[in-house]
Amino acid sequence: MKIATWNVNSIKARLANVTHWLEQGRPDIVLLQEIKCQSPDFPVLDFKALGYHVETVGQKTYNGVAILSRAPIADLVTRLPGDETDEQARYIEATIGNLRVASIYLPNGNPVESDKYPYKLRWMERLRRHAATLLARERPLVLAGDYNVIPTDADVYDPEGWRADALCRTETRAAFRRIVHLGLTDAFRALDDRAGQYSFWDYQAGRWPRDEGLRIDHLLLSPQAADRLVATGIDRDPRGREKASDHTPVWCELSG
DNA sequence: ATGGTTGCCTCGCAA
Repeated sequence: MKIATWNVNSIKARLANVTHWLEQGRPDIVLLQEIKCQSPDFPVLDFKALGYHVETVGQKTYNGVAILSRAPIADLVTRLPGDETDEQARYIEATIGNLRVASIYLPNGNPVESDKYPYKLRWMERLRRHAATLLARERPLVLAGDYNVIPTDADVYDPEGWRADALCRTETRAAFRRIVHLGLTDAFRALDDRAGQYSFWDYQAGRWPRDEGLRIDHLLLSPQAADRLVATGIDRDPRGREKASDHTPVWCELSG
C-alpha cells in the first residue's frame, strides 16, 4: 500500500502533471494540498478515469485539500476540531480499508510579526490535541501533508538564513515535536537519515536548479502504521517537469 | 544585488 502527499499549488494548473505522475507511480492513496478551488470545480472525472475515488474540502483561490484513493473512502471529517470560526480549508480525514488518513495543509505563518504566526501555532496545538484523540484508537493512522515545518537543520539548504522564518523558528519546531512525541513516526526520517532530502524548492532565485530546498512535507505514522513501514521516498521528477508545483511528492509504502 | 516566480478573478496577496 503506497501512500503519497503532494502540495500541487492549484489542481487545475497542475492537472496534466498530476495525472502523469499517477499513471507512473500508481499510488493507492494520495493526499493533496493547495488545490486552490472550490469543491465543485475540482476535476473529479479526470481522476475517476484513472481509477480513483475523490473527496475534497475546497476554497476559492487559497488552500484546499483532497484525498484520492483506489479503494472507497468512508467516514469523512472535513474540519480540524477546536475552532468553529476557522473557515480555512486545510484539513480532511477519512477511513480507507483499515487505515485512517488525513491530508493536512498547515498554515505557513509568515510574516511572524503578523497574526498569521499565532494562527499557525494555535492550529498546531489543535492538531496535537486531535492527533492524541486519533492515537487513542490504537489503529493504523497516517497524518500527511504540507506541515510548513522544517524539523531540523538537516532539512534546509541554509539553516542560518532560515533561522527566524515561521517554518523554522524554535517555537515552530517545538510545537511540531509536541505532535510527534505523542507517538508518531516521521516515515521518511525513519528510513532515510541523509541530510539535504528536500520536498520543496522556491520558484524564485533558481532554487531548484541549485537544489536549495526544504523538507516540509511529512507523513506521520501511528505505531500501528509505523510497524508496517517498508519503504519511503521523495519523487523529484515532477519538480523538474513543465508547469511544476514548487513541491514534489513524498511517499511511504506500508505492508499488507 | 534588498533581487527572483507562480497562481489566482486581482488591479495585490499568498506562498
